[in-house]
Amino acid sequence: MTQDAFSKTPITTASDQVFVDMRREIVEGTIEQGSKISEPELAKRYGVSRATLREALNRLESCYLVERKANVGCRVVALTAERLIEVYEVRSALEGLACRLAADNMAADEVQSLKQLLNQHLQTQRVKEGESYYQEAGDLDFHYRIIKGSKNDHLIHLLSNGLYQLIRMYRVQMGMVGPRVSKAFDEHLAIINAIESHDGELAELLMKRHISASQANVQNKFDLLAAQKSAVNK
Amino acid sequence: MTQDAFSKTPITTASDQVFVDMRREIVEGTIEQGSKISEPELAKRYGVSRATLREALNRLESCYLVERKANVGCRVVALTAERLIEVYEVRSALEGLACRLAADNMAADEVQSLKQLLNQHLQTQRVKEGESYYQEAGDLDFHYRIIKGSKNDHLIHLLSNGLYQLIRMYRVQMGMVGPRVSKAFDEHLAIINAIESHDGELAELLMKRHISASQANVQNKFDLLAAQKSAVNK
DNA sequence: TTCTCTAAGATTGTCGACAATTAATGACTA
DNA sequence: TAGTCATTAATTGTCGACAATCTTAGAGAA
Repeated sequence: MTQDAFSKTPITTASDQVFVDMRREIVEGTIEQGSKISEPELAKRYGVSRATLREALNRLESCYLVERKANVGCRVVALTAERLIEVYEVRSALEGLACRLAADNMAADEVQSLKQLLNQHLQTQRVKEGESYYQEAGDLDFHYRIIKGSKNDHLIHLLSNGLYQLIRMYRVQMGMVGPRVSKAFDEHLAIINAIESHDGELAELLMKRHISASQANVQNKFDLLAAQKSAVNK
Repeated sequence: MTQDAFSKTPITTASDQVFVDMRREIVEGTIEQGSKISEPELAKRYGVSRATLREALNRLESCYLVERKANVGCRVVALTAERLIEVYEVRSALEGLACRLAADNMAADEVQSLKQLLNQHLQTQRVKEGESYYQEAGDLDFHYRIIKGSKNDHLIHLLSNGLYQLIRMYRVQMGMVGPRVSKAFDEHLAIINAIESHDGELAELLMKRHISASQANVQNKFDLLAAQKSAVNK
């Protein structure tokens, strides 16, 4: 049976499948951000009944990808600079915590495996310098492993099933590429070193800084877009 | 129209009502922690169809009060010492953040109003020394106001709609009373003073400590219960 | 023209019934 | 007696239809 690549839970029911499919389409922008969702239309498109679709919508709502109003309907969440700040403030606090916990709770072999993953990223990075691979799968995988290393199930769920899709959405649709790639690598290295020496306080600090830098990066993109827009409007 | 006392959103649909009712029953223990939920039975009890009930269950799941397994069903979350630690770790990080933000973003009149509330609590406390009022409505109200003062909507939603009911559940069902009442008051006072002087760093630290103390309190209760149990089993 | 109100249309909320899956019962075998 | 398998019962997942609500279009009045 297939399983969800993020929550690692098996996909059994039809609404599971619709949920995963819609999530991908929303994160990748196939279903446009801010757009209204028509239940009858989407139900037809996915070949399921409205009840099944609504089940999926409920779950999308609980990971912040759609917003509902009673008797009005669903909207895909809109990406705004304000919301980006809010989400990253929360992310920083939670992943900072995860990192501190990981410094205590991550098993030695998990740490080794993560270091290996980093080396692998380095290779890949050299080959496709500046491309988005690292920022996508690679970077996320790094963060995922640390989150998992916290061994705090509630935290893991909150981040993996809750916040991460929204963060991914910002990064995918804002098109994160460029010179931050190599800098991010160094930051990852410093973090894993702090974890390896069980220095939770340092690991937390470094992770928070890493995330701040990442935020500034997305923020820049927003500013650029805003500048473009105001130039066009002249 | 009535409205939800916690999320402040209006209760319009039938599933809204069922959600709020069930939430209260679960938090207060009327619906027993860890127990299995029968959809047909509860639907009959609340006088709604299964579809409506399932809508409510979905929402209860997203605030961590029930857990679902595909083709198996729902269970009310079980209160365990391990989970308590996990939840409080997350809570500490998030409310610490809220407190730091509140030091920057809370309006002067909001601060004044909160100080007034504290005074009011002091009066009440004197009257019903040792009773659970303070720990319930009062303490929660204090925390709510600070969370709201963070002005971070995502954080506010995450705490008010997400984590807080679960925390309430632990506190209500573990029966929080006793000598911590007056100590908690002093801690609250110190926190609001830090916020008033816009010292975010201090406010965050104090809040985290305050929450740690609160956790230790619930933890004690767990240990006591465990000791009782093992004594009975002899 | 602009605003208000009304009526039609479309969308969401809710229901009861059926299909698919899981859990419980009991017969059968070792 | 204990364990395994098949059958039955109960529960969850899914569907299509109806009811309640909101939105839109258009007529009429100021």
